[in-house]
Parts: sequence; structure tokens; C-alpha cells
Amino acid sequence: MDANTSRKNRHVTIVDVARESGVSYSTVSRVLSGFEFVKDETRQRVLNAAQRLGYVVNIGARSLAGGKSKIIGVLVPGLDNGYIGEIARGIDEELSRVNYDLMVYTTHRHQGKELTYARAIANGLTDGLLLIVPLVRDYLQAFQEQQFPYVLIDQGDPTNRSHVVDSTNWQGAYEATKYLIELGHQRIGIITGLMEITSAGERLEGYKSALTDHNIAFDPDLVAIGDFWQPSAYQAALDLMSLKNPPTAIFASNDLSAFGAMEAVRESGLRIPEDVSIIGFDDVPQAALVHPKLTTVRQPLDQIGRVAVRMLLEQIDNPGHPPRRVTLATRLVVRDSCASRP
Amino acid sequence: MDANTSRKNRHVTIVDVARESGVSYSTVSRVLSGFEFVKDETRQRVLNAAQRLGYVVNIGARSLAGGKSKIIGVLVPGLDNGYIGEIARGIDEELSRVNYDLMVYTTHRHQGKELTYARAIANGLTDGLLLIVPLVRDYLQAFQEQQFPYVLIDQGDPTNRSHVVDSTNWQGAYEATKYLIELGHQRIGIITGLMEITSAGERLEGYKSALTDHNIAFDPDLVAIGDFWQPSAYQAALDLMSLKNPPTAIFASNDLSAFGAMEAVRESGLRIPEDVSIIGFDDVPQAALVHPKLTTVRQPLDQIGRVAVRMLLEQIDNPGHPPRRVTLATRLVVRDSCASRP
DNA sequence: TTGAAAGCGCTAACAA
DNA sequence: TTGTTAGCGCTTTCAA
Repeated sequence: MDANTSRKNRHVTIVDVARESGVSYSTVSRVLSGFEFVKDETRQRVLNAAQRLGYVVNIGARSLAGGKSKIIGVLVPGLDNGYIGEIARGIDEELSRVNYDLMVYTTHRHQGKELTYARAIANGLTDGLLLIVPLVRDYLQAFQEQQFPYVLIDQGDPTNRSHVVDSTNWQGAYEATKYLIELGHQRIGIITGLMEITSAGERLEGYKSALTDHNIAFDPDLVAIGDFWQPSAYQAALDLMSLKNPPTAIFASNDLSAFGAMEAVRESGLRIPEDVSIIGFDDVPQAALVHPKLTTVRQPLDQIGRVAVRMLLEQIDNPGHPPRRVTLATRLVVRDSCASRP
Repeated sequence: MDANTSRKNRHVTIVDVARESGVSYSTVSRVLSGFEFVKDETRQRVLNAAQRLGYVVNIGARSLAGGKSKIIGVLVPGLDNGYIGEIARGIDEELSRVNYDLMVYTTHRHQGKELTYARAIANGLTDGLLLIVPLVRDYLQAFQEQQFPYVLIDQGDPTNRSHVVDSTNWQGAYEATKYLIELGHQRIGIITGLMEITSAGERLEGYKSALTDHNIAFDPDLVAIGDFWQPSAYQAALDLMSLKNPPTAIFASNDLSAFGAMEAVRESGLRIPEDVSIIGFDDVPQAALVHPKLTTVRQPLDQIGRVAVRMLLEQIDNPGHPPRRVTLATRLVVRDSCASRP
């Protein structure tokens, strides 16, 4: 930092690089944005100068001028849970392979916020958007009309006009329920997820089908509405356990809910799995840490993130790509939270 | 979306708002950026028009033109761990109170990346930077010269020229060790954190001081180097347990390390806490979920995040603010992973 | 209190 | 293969 660079709050721009390397600044732009038809020697000269000067592109200017910002946005409910963390890891890994940066918008499940963000994000700064279990989907039509690239993660689009990545929710729930049935359980409760999210419905359906296929009558009393968060699941489980004829097993629609259910069951003075079996969905890192270790349906969370990124980049590179839906396989992970019917 | 707005990929700009409200676009800019001296009626007219048109500011353009982007950047090693998640929650909550957005840069502890990011971030897009346990700190001087606002989280600055938020690392480690000593332990091992991070050193020192103050000779053999991650802690604990005279208690420099140690101890065929006591640091959400529940030193992680944001905004609003260091109190949380000496 | 106009740094035609 | 130039949308003097 000599006297020259420390003068005022200015940055090194392509103009500086141009001067330093003795070419026009549009040539610099070309080199820096990877344009092919530049003489090798020129390219080298520019690159060296940029290096020497510590040039860094100004993303705002680039995207203003119509270039790619190399930033993608992620709309998430919040950062403080293992589910998002794992997906984020996948996103992040894939993104860093292609030199993209990440803008995170946390909605805290606030609908107005989601909408505002969706608009703001689509307006300039980001090249595309990853929407993790969004609630509102009204803005999708606008995205489609603008050909703005986006991918839905773990949330369906009723109109089938969106690229979406999810996993076999119905199937996973079916297997979880079947597993409990095979352990001899007949009264199996379910704590649903937030019903605005398609996966919650799919899991509920999988549960129902498994019961039906095994000649167990579906009992609406055994359905407790949750929202994918621990506190409501805690309450839901409490409700379930206070039934005149309580369940001997509970299928929680995600692991966080399973943790809430475990708490509630224990507070009811019952043991897991001896008195009540509990099974979750997701297989977040904590699932293997709780006691007893949670039996759950594994979603390949990081892979979901990775696939979503790939689908997004595909759209960015090739606008107007027809919508695809990729559904990854879930798999039952048996640990210690389920046992044969007492 | 009528024919008008759906024509091409264009956005609503201040020019549109100006036309709609019948004023010049500089007036619109004034209203939108909260300039005081605008006739109330004009302001209202502009606001209505903006509302009606669904105007959203283009951040790239704004920051290019010299305004604030209302984006702050966070440099983190990774997203997939409870420690970061909790801090992020605090950051996020505080930020949304003031309508700032968040750009996340994950370095994966890759030094080159950290440096590149730091430069790029400081170059335009963000109004300030939060650095969570950064490794490299060479770029800080440049930030200082440019008066670019930043706050270090859980990492010190030897030159004392940075704003930093951390917690009482020395003290926390001291108390943890003292607690183990009071349980009767004499051979207490420590798994350190990544020594490039100041908190790791401070915790090691706290541990040493507690030993000395209680007349226990410090034994270098009982110091196993870790890096704040579970795998290396697992190995470190294995090393510790294979000593000719192994420790009866282990102080892990963070919870993740404690989890690794638990694994190792169990694989050595020993029980926790009956045979070996383990204590952690941080109190991440998982700490209460593992079995046995982890006794640990609680850092107010979300508060650290919140305070850091406030310090950053302070600098943004008031450049040249003299560096402050805020150290928040830790507190011992006794759970089930420690017991009296066997 | 408002308008006109000069850039901010960059990309992408268009020329040469 | 390279240079010239017209904006992108916005903030901020400077005038009125």
C-alpha cells in the first residue's frame, strides 16, 4: 500500500489494468471475462498487470452492465438447523467448484419477506435462485415470464413449470410406516409437517398407504398436525399420548419433530423405544447423536443441494431449458429408537 | 403482468417511478433513499407510485453510484456446524431489524480463498464484513487503510486495531478445568483447537493456569493438538487414551471436539462419565442431545453474532470509530458427561 | 424543494 | 484481434 494506492477510498479498475498493460480497457474486459479471441500475448500481459495491481472485479458494475454476477441466491427459512446446514453444504461445495458466490436470504417463514426477497433477488444481483421449502410460490410465474432461473428444493410446483429437486417422500414415509408395522405396531401416530409444503402431504399419504396396504384402518385421531419444528411436534406428541387409546409408535415427518416427540414421550413417563417407538425423516447429523439414536428415513441432503445447483447452472447457461424434476432416493436408517410392539 | 411489463426482461426503475409520479428521477432517488428535504406530498406520491409499480432497488447500481448496498458479508469456514449456525442466527436476527441482507462466503479454511474473498468483498458489494474465526489476517491492514468496516468474531487481532467480539475463553477454560479438578481429577487431558485461532491459545492457557493454581503439574503429554473438528479430536483422544498413564478427564476445546473424544473413549472400551469425564466448550444445540448430555462451557453464540452486527453498523454509520473489543461472559453448563474421579 | 447532469465500473455491440 | 462507445440504474453535486 504505497502513497499511490492509499490515496482515497478508490479501487483498482479495469482502466488501471488497461493503462498498466497498454491496451484498451475493453480488451481487458474481454480477457477478464474469458473471451476467446484475444492474442495470447495480450492476454498474458493483461493477466499479469491485473495480478500485479491486485485487481478484483466489481460485481455491481458487472451485473449492471449486463454480465453475470456469478452470485446465486438461496432463500431459506433459517440457518439454525441441521437440515438446511446439510443442504447448504452441498450447495456450497458445488458452487465453489464453479466459482460462484452465495447470497443468503432468510425468511423465517415470514410470507411477506419471502415475496419481497424473491422480487429483490430477481432484480439484478443474482444470476439465479435456489428456493428451499418456500411457502409462497406466487412469484414463480413472474420468474418464468422473465426467464429468471430458479430451482425449488423440497417443494413442489403444482403447475409443473418449475425445476425441482426433492426426494422420495411418499416412498420414504411408506417404508417407515411399514417398518413400524412389521415390528408389530398397529396404532401408529403421525406428526405431520407444515401442510403448505408438498413434502408434508406426500409423507402423510405414504403413511396412509402403508396402513391401508397392511389392513390397518386409518384413524384420523392419530394424525397430529405439526410444522416441521420441534416445539409444535412436542405439543403434537403430547396430544397423541393423551389419547384414550394412544399410539405405540410415532412417525414424525422430520427429525426435528422426532426430537420434540421424544421429549414429550419421555415427559409422559414413557420409555423410548420400550414403550413407544419413534421414527423420523431426514437423517440430520444430530439424529445419530441423540439418545436413543434415531431411526429415520435418510434424505441425501447434501446431494439435493448439489443437484439443485447443477440444475440451476444448467438454466443459467442455457436459458429456456424445459423444467425438470429430479427425485432422489431415500433410505431407511435403522438405529435405536424403534422396537417391537410392547 | 400486462403486455407492458412482460415486454422483455426489464425491471421497474426509478425512471418508471418518476414518470408515474410526475417528478424527476432524482427526486425519486431522494425519496427512496430517505432524504429529508422533500415536500411531504411529493414523497407520498412517489412512494405510492413505487408501491404500485412494484419497484425494487437495484443494489448493484446503487452501490456503483456510491450508495450503501445494505448488504454485509460474512466470511465463515463452513455452514455445516452448530457453532456457525447459532452465530449466524444472531447475525441474521439483528440484520433483519435494520433491513440488511447477507452475503455468505465460505472459505472451508482455505487460506487463498479467504484472501481472495476478503478482497472481493471489500471491493464494492458489501458495506462491511463479519469475519468468523478467520485464519489469515493479512488483509486487515488494507481494510484499515480504506476505512472499510469489519468485525472479527472469535479471533483476536495482535495489533489491536480491529473491532472484535469474543467471549471469556481463558476464564471459561479455567472454570472447566477447575470443575474437573474439584471432581477429583488429577490427570486431565486437553484437546486443543486450531492453534492459529487465538481462542485456542487462550483456552489452553486457562487450562494450564487452573492446573497450576491447584498445584497440579502441567504435563505436556496430556496436551493433544486438535483443530476444532471432530475427526482430529477423535484421533487426539485416541492418542491421549493410549498413554501409559492416560487421563481420567478430558477438556475438549470445543463441543465438536468433545463429540470426537466421546467416540474415541467409547471405542477404547471405556464409559463416559464413569471411566472418563469429558467437558466441551461452546454449548452448541447438539450438546444437549448427545448421550450422555455434554457438560460444557456455554458461549452466548447468538449474542456474539448480534453484538458483532451492532459493532459493524456502528462503524458503517460512523466511519473511523475507534476499535473496540467486546468480550462476553461464558458460563459452565453442567450436564451428564462428567463425574468424580473413578 | 426540485431538476439536470456527471459519473460509478463494466459489458457488449459496432467499427476498424 | 483490438479499440470506441453507448448505456446499465443509481447517487450526488450543482443550479435553479
